[in-house]
Amino acid sequence: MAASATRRRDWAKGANHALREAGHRAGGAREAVVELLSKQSCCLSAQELCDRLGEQGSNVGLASVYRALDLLHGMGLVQRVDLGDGNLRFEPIQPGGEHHHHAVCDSCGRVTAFEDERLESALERLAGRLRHSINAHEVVIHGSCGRCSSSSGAGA
Amino acid sequence: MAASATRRRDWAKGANHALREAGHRAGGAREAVVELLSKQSCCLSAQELCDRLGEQGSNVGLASVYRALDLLHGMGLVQRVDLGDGNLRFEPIQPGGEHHHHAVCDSCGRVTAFEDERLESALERLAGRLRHSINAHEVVIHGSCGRCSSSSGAGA
DNA sequence: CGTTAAACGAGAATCAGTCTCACTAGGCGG
DNA sequence: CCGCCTAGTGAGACTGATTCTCGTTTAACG
Repeated sequence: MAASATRRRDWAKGANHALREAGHRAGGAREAVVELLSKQSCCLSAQELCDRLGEQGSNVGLASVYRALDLLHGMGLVQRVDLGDGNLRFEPIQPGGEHHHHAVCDSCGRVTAFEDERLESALERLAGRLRHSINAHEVVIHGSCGRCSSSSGAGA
Repeated sequence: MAASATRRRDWAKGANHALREAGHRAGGAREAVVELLSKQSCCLSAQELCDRLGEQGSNVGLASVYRALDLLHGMGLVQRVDLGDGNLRFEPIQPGGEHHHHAVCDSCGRVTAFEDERLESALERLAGRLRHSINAHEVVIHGSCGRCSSSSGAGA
């Protein structure tokens, strides 16, 4: 998917630009987080980000990862994703508004991303009806993934 | 709403019955949790449940609250709700399948419940398309509530 | 090149949630 | 009705994710 790779690169560029605009300096740790984040197709926990950066040779402290994520989240550049396993995950918010949601398998823990046009449009219409502006929305589905459903029935 | 009060009472009765069926004894703490839970119109954290039980004179340990909630969740009687503030919340699952979702105000923290038919049907159709069974789904909306939007603009 | 403060890494602190353990009490046979 | 057995319970220790603190590093700017 070349298009999506381009989009991700654009996100990193935009994020760095926004940070600069907001008066933040170009710190190595934060840039490393932005860059790594931009390469992900799905959400990642702070710990995972920190570990991967370590593997790449960038010795980034966990605190710096959280700091960067918090800042990016505050600027509306990343979304926090909470899958209910006690770990927050983070993923870039594409400027176009296009995004996906997550299905969690309660048997094996696997996380699958999905998109659904109908869901998005239902949420958009909802915005008009609620006395509540919608900056972000998160949909999490629990159940069992194809693999687990077929092997162990409707796993509990 | 007399109908919803009845439904909640039914939920408590059904939950206690299901517990008995599953071979569990009638313990004071668990019954207190079920009863308190059945009186709530929206989700409550374990700590809140524990505090309220304490106020009512039932000295229930936090561990017992978690134990009860875990058991009820395992039996499909309560839903875990994660609003992204680091506290899990819990609410009864009505047997009819009818339920609501939550809108969180990022300015004041207020949580509003809402229902949306279109959203539910979009999720139902989604179930057929995904290779993933849907046991539960959770939709969380972030933004600013009516009160905050009108006073401080489109809150950050 | 020197100054200044933002950004950083390491580790302490915090806090929700889980686990352990000794004690209590519900259910049941005698 | 009594006593046994075990599920249920409360208190508090433990765990692990996230946040805070602090001394050091370094980007930005003159």
